[in-house]
Amino acid sequence: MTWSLKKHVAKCIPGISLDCVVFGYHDQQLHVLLLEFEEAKACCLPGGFLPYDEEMDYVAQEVLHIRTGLNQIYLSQFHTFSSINRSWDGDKASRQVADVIRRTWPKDDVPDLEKWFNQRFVSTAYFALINSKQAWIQPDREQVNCKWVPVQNLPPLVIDHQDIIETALNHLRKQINYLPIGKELLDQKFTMIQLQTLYEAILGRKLDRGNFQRKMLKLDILVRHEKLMTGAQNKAPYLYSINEKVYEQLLEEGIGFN
Amino acid sequence: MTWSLKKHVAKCIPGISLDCVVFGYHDQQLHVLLLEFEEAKACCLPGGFLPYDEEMDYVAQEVLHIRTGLNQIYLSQFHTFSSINRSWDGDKASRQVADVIRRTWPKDDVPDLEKWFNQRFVSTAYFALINSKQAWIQPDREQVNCKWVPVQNLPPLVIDHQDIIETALNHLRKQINYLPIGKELLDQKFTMIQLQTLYEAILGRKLDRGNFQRKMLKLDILVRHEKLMTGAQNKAPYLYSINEKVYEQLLEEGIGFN
DNA sequence: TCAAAAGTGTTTCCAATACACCCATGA
DNA sequence: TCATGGGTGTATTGGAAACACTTTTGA
Repeated sequence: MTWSLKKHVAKCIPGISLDCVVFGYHDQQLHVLLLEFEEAKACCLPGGFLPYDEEMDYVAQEVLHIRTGLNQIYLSQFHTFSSINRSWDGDKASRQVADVIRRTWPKDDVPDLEKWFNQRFVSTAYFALINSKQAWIQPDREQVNCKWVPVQNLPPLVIDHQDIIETALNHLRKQINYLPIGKELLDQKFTMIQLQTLYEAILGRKLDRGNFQRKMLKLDILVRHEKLMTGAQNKAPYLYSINEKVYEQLLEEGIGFN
Repeated sequence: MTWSLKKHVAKCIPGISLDCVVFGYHDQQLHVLLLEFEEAKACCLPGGFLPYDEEMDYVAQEVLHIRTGLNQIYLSQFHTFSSINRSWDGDKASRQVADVIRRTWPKDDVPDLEKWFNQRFVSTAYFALINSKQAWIQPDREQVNCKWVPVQNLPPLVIDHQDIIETALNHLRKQINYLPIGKELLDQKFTMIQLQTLYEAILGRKLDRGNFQRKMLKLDILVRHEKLMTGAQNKAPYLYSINEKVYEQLLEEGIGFN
């Protein structure tokens, strides 16, 4: 049995959707996961509609699972977008993308779906942190591509998705002290410089190396392991991992960076 | 022409609502604005549904205007509540309140409205700070009462409104450094002790008098005015007001209390 | 032996805290 | 003149920031 967009939509509450801003970190840059459509010029955030009988948080986890193969992702809502013109019918680029979405799902009756896509959507935006190395990005189906894009270099986006990403970034920066930055975005073992570079990428400014190191060590959340021999002609850095127990507690109070 | 709930509801998006947690401060306690219904045992937050052609933020402002007579209230959304059982049909107390609401609106056809109330609602919760002295609380209509309730002493509430208020309180405490606490919750002129007591009420703990005073003065956001002769046998405190310009800027960075 | 980067140390400055002291007020 | 509470001063502590010094690594 083929999955049908039309049948799915029939089980969902009209006018309600959710979008996920998935942050990943690699190549010393913060990235966002975007869907790209052949033939269409704009990209969009992975998202979904809300079935009558499902929790929204669960649907968000599902959306991410489909795109990344990951479970139990760090995920929380940060804002609900609801402006009057929030629909796939609002501008040319969005219409084009909606068209591709409808066309590329098999066995669907397009005319009926148009009404659905053209309504006003109130969309709750979620915010995820994942280790992009662990994510297995899926091409999903023909003409649809899922890929990492650096946040400093966003393509044209559908509806208000640019706004959503910017709001998410702001949220990330303001909440940095309360989020499991290192744990979620890095590998299990990492060097101090990797952790520092991550913080720098998020905050958008340089931090002092010595002070960063001392501060992190003093927090008592890092466990030091063996050295990492990089092959470079310099002192080999230690590898660290996170002491989960202490970490959880500390996140409540906030791990200070300003 | 009488306002009709049924006609109003016909113009609104099904399944979407908003609730307002309105904080006011008096008698050295933080209060929330609640609606109380004669005959029913539970209270509820002031809220509303979302008309197809209106912005949600605007509707929230309207809700507050109706209840308090105030305009341009400090207002922002903080969370969207959407669990599967979020309906007026979920428990006995909520059903009872929904019943009173339907009955007390004039010229309405009750049976039709039942479907509306019994659906699952995704509700975006807003968060407001107002000066309760300036608010003119309106009794609205018969059998419905609007009143201030201390946050430490909440009555039984409808659906998940208790949860909403607790989440709002948490938000208030975490965001205290970024919110116009003094400006919105106090009179235009206030003493340092009044400001301190407000912060203490929100944070739920005592602050050092001397340090609080010096810290606030150092921020450069307070303008000192004449002394306030209270009639008590002690030194008269100065009155202060807020330097709006400096204040706005500082709020961006956050006014530090931890 | 040298360059490069990691790890640690030092100094300065300022905010937070605790608490002491003085001052105005009206009984 | 005295109790009360408002305003200011001071000493201590600890973190933040800037930067210097030492150590390790492979060329």
